[in-house]
Amino acid sequence: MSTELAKAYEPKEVERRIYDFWMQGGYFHAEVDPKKEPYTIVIPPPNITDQLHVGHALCMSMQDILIRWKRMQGYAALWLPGTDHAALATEVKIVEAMAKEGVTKADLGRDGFMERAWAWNEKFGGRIIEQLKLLGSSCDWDRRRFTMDEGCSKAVRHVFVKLYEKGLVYRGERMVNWCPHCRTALSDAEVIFEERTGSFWHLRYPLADGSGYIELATTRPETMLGDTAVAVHPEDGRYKHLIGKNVVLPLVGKEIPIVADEYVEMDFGTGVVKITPAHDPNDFEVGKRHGLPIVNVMDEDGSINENGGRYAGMAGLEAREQIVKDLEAGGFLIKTEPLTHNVGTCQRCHTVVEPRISTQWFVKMEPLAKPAIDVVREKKIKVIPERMEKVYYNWMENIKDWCISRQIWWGHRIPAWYCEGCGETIVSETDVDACPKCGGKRLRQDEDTLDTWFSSALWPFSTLGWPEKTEELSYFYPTNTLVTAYDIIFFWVARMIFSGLEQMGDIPFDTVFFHGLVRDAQGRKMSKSLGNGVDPVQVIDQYGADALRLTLISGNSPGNDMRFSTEKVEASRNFANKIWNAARFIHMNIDGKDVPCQLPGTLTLEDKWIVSRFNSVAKEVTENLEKFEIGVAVSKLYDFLWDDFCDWTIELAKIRMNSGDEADAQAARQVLVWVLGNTLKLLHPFMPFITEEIWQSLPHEGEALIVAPWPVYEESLCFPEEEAEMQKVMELITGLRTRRSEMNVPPSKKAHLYIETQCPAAFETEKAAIARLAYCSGVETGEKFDGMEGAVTVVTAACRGYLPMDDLVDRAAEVARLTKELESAQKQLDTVHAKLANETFLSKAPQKVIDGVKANGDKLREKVRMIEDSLRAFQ
RNA sequence: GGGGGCAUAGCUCAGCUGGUUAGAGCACCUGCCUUACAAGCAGGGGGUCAUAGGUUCGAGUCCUAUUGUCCCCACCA
Repeated sequence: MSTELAKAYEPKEVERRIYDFWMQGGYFHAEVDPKKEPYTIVIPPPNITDQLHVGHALCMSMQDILIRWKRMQGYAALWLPGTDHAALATEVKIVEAMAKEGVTKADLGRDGFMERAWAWNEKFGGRIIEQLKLLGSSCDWDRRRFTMDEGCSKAVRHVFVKLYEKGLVYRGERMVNWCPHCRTALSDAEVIFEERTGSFWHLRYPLADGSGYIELATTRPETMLGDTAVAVHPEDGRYKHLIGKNVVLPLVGKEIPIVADEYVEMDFGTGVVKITPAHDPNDFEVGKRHGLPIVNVMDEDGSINENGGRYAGMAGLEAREQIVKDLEAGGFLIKTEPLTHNVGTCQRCHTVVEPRISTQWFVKMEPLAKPAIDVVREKKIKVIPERMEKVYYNWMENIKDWCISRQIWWGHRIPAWYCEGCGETIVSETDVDACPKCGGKRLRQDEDTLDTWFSSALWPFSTLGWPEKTEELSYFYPTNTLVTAYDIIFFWVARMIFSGLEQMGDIPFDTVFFHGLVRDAQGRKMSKSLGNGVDPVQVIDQYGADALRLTLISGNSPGNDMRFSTEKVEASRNFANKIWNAARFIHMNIDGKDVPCQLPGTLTLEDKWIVSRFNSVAKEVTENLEKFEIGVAVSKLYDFLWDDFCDWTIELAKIRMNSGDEADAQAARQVLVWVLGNTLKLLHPFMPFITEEIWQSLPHEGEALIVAPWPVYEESLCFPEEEAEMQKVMELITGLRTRRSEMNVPPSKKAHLYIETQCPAAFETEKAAIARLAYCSGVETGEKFDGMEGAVTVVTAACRGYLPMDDLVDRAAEVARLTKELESAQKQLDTVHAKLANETFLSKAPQKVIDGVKANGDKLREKVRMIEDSLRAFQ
């Protein structure tokens, strides 16, 4: 970089070059190193179907910030990347793609389909990884993993077998959520409830003894074919006498009983519920309690099966229509009314889920949940923000067994075999070719695959080589920080916790850091149907990765959603440009000169001020990062760089660099180089590209910013008195500028400045700065100046400044202004007095606060005195 | 039905364990091409911190209630 370069920062070329530089330097790679402390983050593996969206961009930026920061602090910082096979999500996509070619799964067969799926992974699995690189992600790509690679698959089988042997994985016939479109079972977490408007059909079932009818209502009339009872509340006076009697099931003609069950709500509908144990989880429970038969009337695609008599073979909706028509014809339909209610839908295809009884594999959750709750309760795992703990407890404490088998092909095939000879079930880590019980060779492997989250749950250790005892595993596990959005707390976070505890005997990470969702500028969720999604790749292309990252983290606080707008990106881009130009300015002044990146031997007042400010910022930013206050951290750097460094330090340095005093000019250059160089270190995790680029171009020590040591707070760089002194000068300059601006005096119109003060040192030292920054032709300090009546007056807590510009002064306006200022200062002084007169305040408030109030009082008193003085002069 | 978030300037949001005069970006107004940056510089206006109580020497911050709004979980046959 040199002064010849463009006035505006152009990220594109820089980013490509810098990323290559990092890759070639091998800086992202973390090795087991006993001399270092490990710091580990495992990536939430993106699905192989994913393309980068802003949610990823936020999540990855956060992780990259933490990893880069820790790396600079000297940790063996490992950010372990990879991708997720995303079983059902991917299979749905592949099937969709096949449908366009007119090919079905059945056409290909299992092996043919798998071939296609692996090809898909080959083709698209790497796409998102390339996009992560555009963001600047400093992942250890040498360690990239995939949930279906050999190692992860081995871990999956190992866990399955272990849990089976412990009785924590079992197979059984249960009521599960069934997606008729995907034709597979789903876990509870994969069912999304959506509000839909449907109909509420009121029916009448005739009593078997011919004494009348009982009325009930249903939203799913087609399930009546599988009714095996009608239920009423035991205390319901309307129906008490009917309990135990039978009704005749319309269209089917068989008799079913009227049972009493407290599950029925008397106030809802007619207070009568038809009981279909095979197709409703509540009815299933009622059926169990009353020993009712279970009649399954539906096939796996939702159509009516052979138990449905003449309706057999009809598709769900078609059957519904026909049955309603027939009920009406038979006089069994009383009325139909609209009803909006929540229905469960498939997370992947949004088809209405049918509760269905089938044989599936489950993980027994209760014994696993208990220790997983404890580690959070005991703060062995810290949750940020803390409130998310409640969400976690609530789920874990009410957890049901986890249905893990899926009737799809893309995924880890369940390692269970059934002997066709003796019926034995064999669960084994290695493939089985003979029945250990009967020796039979006719074995059939379970057709099903595992829920995709079964393998993700093992991610923090399977990626480190488990179940092998690798040195990576013992060094990097437990990992440190898990960064993810709060919407996958159940799917993933909870399952990693109990899996880590069960398999490793230890927590998978010590901290979970939840970030919020990225919404559009109106606060809506980004979605394909709304078309309001933002393509981060395009944003990077247009504004740069640093600008995108800064946008996503500024003003962002843990767990809170944020809005994304191009205005924000522009503001971030402007900041990048600001840094770029600050660097350009410094180059203008140091190129061709020998400027070391150390501080000069003696520091001026203004040097000490900026160095001391930097020192506190380094401390604060570090503390903020430790508390995961990333948004706060970056805003401090933003303010420091823009306000303190650019608006003051650079402006002040201009004076010295043009003063002709070469020693002073050189000192000023060194301070600029030192402060900017070190600030770039602090800013690097947030905006890695531009900081590396500039740092490389400036005098520096070390080969790369990415591995430069993180600045630490140093007592020797702390100058509180000079900070306060400089503050006085700055306050005067600002005051003068304000006065001039209010009076519309152009900078070209200069005046001599007289500063009345009891503490002239700082003003004396900074005379030149005051003159230049406040547009004065000359500056004098003294205890008292005569003949200033009618001069433009600026009063600060430390001094009074006079600009004799008689011709410009509107005396009446000046009196009004001073009066207003006096009122305000007096009001503030009154509150201070009131406080100091308050006995309880003096006795109860900490000394520090009291001292602060007193000091403020002194300042205000002086200010009031000076304003009064000036007012007198005017009158 | 259960739980939680949010409510601060016109807009989008910060504000850590309660402590001197509540901040930023954008927008707006005024004046500036001051030899890094007009994607900029120097100023300015604008907030009874949702409402009502309470705790406290002191509340945007803690407690209670209310209103509005968003979300999560459970799920209505």
